Amino acid sequence: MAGAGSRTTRAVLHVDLDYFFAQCEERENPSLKGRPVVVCVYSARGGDSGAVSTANYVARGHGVRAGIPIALAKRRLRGVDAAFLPVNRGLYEAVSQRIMAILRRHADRFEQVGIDEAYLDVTRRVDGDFERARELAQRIKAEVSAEEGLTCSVGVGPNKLVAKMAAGSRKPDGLTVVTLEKVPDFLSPLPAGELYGVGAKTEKRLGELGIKTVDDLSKYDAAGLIEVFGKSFGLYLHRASRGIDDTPVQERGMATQISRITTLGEDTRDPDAIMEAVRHLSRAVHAGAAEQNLRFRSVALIAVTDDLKLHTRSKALDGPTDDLEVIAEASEGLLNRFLSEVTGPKVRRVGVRLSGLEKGKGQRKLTEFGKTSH
DNA sequence: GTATGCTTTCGGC
DNA sequence: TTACGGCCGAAAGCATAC
Repeated sequence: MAGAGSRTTRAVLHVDLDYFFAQCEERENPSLKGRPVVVCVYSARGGDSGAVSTANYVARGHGVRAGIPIALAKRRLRGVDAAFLPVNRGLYEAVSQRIMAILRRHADRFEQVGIDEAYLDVTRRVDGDFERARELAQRIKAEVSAEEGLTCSVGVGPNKLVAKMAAGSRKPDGLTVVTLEKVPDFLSPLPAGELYGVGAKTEKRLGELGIKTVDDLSKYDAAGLIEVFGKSFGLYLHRASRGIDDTPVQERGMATQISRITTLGEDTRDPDAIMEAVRHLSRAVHAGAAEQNLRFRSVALIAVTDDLKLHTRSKALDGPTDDLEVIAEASEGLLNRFLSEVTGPKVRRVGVRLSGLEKGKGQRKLTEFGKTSH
């Protein structure tokens, strides 16, 4: 075999911690086991105002899902011995960090995605052997269970796309191996909407083209897809439907954006009332950036109106800065601009977002570490 | 015509 | 009967630069 550009099929694992927030709560309080557990984000409006963040599988059996209103979840669990708990992010962060450390030591290359998912490229350590990859996945599940008491679902595949979909195909506590040879069998029968990257909108447009399944999609003319969906997404659909994905497993650097959003005490268009919240959010988001020693090049105002539509207005700054005053000034201007441009609805939620992040003064980039001393 | 950067929206959990 | 969070990353859509 010539050189590092090996022709060996990659072996990639996707690890997904099951119903993560709710499972953390079960671990802290074992008496919750067997009962519906609903982890909620309560807004500042009091009562049951807010939405469900995560529910365990018992609660899901009653139709309770992430994103539904808390009041609706309570209705669906009326007369059932359910637990409604507020989110405890600090707990989940701590559990996540310890589990990610376990996963990392089993990977040639590691990529954490969000708080509860990770990709592991294990090609070298299993020598491209999917049976060994399955054994490794089993060992990882056993370690996470023994050390942290949590279950996870693992997918093994020849790339990230297939590994991710394999993990999703059997939950919770699943282990699904899809070898290169089995990729067509695995993907073809799935509804097109289950392909990673295909949401409700794309599924509908595919349906109008007569494409119902991933198999239909894989047989559709590539040029036709590009015509309908554009070069980038059209090509992605064509390749994904065939289980082709060559994106590498690689460590993610720093965050790309930091935002803070809150629900107002009542829906309003009063600039003073909204500005009070915006000032508070500006300080919060500034603190978030300072904590990671990040500067930013863009400030955005986020507004959710009483029709639950999301709006944003953003401003690119002259250069990177870490100045709170810049955030406060920009967000005030953006709020005024939004209120003059969107004149109908009242504002329900408001937020401030920083993007174009980079390391602050005196910080070397993460990628530069380790390159100087040898 | 393509690359790049900025603004806005979308979707997952 | 209605009900409705707080994040994140990715990508679409557009304007401008080369």
